[in-house]
Amino acid sequence: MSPENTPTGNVPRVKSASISGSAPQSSSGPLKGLYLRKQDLRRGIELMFFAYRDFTGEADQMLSNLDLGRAHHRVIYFVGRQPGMSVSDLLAILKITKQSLSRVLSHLINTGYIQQTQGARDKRQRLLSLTKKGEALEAKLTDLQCRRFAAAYSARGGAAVDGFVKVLSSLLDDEIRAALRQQYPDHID
Amino acid sequence: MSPENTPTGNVPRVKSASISGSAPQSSSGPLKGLYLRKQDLRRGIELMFFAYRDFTGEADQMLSNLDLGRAHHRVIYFVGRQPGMSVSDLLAILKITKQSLSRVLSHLINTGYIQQTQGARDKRQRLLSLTKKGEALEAKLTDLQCRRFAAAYSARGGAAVDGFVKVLSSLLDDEIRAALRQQYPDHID
DNA sequence: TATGATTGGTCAACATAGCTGACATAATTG
DNA sequence: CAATTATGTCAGCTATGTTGACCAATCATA
Repeated sequence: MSPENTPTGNVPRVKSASISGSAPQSSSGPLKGLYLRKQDLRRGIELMFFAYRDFTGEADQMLSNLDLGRAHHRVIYFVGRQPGMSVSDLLAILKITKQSLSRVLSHLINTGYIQQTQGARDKRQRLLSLTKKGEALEAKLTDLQCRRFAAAYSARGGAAVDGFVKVLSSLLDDEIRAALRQQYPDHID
Repeated sequence: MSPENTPTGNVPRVKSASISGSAPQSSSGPLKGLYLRKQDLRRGIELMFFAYRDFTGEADQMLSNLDLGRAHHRVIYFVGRQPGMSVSDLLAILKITKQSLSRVLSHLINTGYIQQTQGARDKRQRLLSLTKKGEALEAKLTDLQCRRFAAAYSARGGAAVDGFVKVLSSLLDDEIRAALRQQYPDHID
């Protein structure tokens, strides 16, 4: 893990920065342009890889003790976030096929983590919610991940959190960013 | 996707913020403590989920056209980053079993993306590097992801990038953070 | 009311990418 | 020489994604 691809002295920039051409702008912000070097972008890529892995690691561990996986976690998380959501809603969030979801969801229903109730307006819908057992698990899992975030946020402060949220938002596909903007009214976007 | 779990007026904080107790500190930074509300932490969780998916999405698409997967991408990326690395090094980074790596690595060698050369000091080692074909693919894939980062970084500016890197670093497990700190001498940690 | 669209589900088969366990070979190291 | 290390391989299992083909209940509307 010692030598880097690009020699230390050489700091090429990426071609299409999508805003200006290749030259960094020179207006506001501290040291603008000094963060578009190839090595800075690669650091971003790697941080995403490692941080995502570590961020999910603890929860994965707890889940595996219950013979559940990350797919079950996602379902539990999003149902817990929005109780009464329909299967369609969940499919739209997860962007997996209903056959994939079915396996996981059936298992969670059979093992008593999630319950379905018929929709009132539309009787075709099966509205999803967590059982007591499901709520307990959701709380434990979300707490694990929230602790990690709380520690990171506390350690770095509000300005850093602001930058974190801004950059992550800009990494999203437009469609997803728009959806999230609605979710969080005081969003930074 | 309309109702949120926690009613809008209610903004409970997480218990262990790992630095102070439950009360937000009041020193530097803008509005300190106003980013540890449960909904802010959940936003972080969700941003990680969606951003990671979108961040890998374009590359996944390109890979699937070549009958390759994300696992192949990781190998190509890290070998490209540090040519001449050993199999052990790669295993340590990826944290998968050698059997898992073997399948992917053999395929990449058989299809001419990666080559192995015997170690000079230690003849047991098979040092890994990209072929011309491998370099071309790595460049295309990394470019895709770098463009996304460059766009996000440019849109948000250096201060945001700084916060982004800081918070992501703090989300890492200690061991990984230490390793990354070595990789990037001007790291923020 | 009859028809077509939507919601949700099922069966079957397949692919990717992780895992464990058991071994094997070659080279290094003490 | 013996133990350890680096790498690879065989066999089988699991989780989670994919297609494609259907089906039933319900809703919306011409």
